[in-house]
Amino acid sequence: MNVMNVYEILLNHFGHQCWWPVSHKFRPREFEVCAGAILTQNTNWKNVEKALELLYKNGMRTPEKIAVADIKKLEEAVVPSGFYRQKAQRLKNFSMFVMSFGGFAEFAKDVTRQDLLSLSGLGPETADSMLLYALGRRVFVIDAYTKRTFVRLGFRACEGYEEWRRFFEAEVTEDVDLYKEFHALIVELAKNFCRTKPFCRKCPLNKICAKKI
DNA sequence: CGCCAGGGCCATA
DNA sequence: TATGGCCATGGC
Repeated sequence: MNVMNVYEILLNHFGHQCWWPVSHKFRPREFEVCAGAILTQNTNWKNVEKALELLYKNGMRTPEKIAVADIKKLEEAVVPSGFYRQKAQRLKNFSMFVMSFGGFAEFAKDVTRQDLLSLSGLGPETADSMLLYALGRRVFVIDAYTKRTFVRLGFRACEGYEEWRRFFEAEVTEDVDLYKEFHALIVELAKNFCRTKPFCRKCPLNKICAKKI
């Protein structure tokens, strides 16, 4: 059993996910991915969709607009996604950073992982989600589901985020599209079957599961 | 009703 | 450097 076997099982069971989901109401489209990555921190995606819709309705649909938006208006729009004061500030800081490159296209071309991690409110998972799904960089996104799933399957637990990421990037040698698909499939697995409980019988990974945790 | 979500920061020890 | 508290709303 290796990492790619797990991928095959998930793909066969759930099919292609074609992440990241976007409403196409923001410009550029990739900016919506970045905004969603911030808004979904420890938050259900349904709530994120409400916040995105409010941002759009209130004229904040580009990094240009959000960078100069009134913080109170921003907070109001982002309320449904929770942690609304933090997230309004993070969204604004991020947008200002994007504009410091001259625009989103220049940002996308030149920004580094270290740049993103240096921003307040962008941790490794949020940064890597942006890098992979908005900027098309080949980085493996690690989240709580990823760790939990693979520890359950009997893989040895890594020390921290960076070690997990290097592990997966060494095991998965395929291209960026497969990286996108893999993380999406892990989230889909968690949504359907196994958030905090052990794998149930209907879970596609139950047969190969080594640990009942 | 209680649990928890596609985290991250900061204060303590 | 490692935990723990905190941020906050809405779905289920």
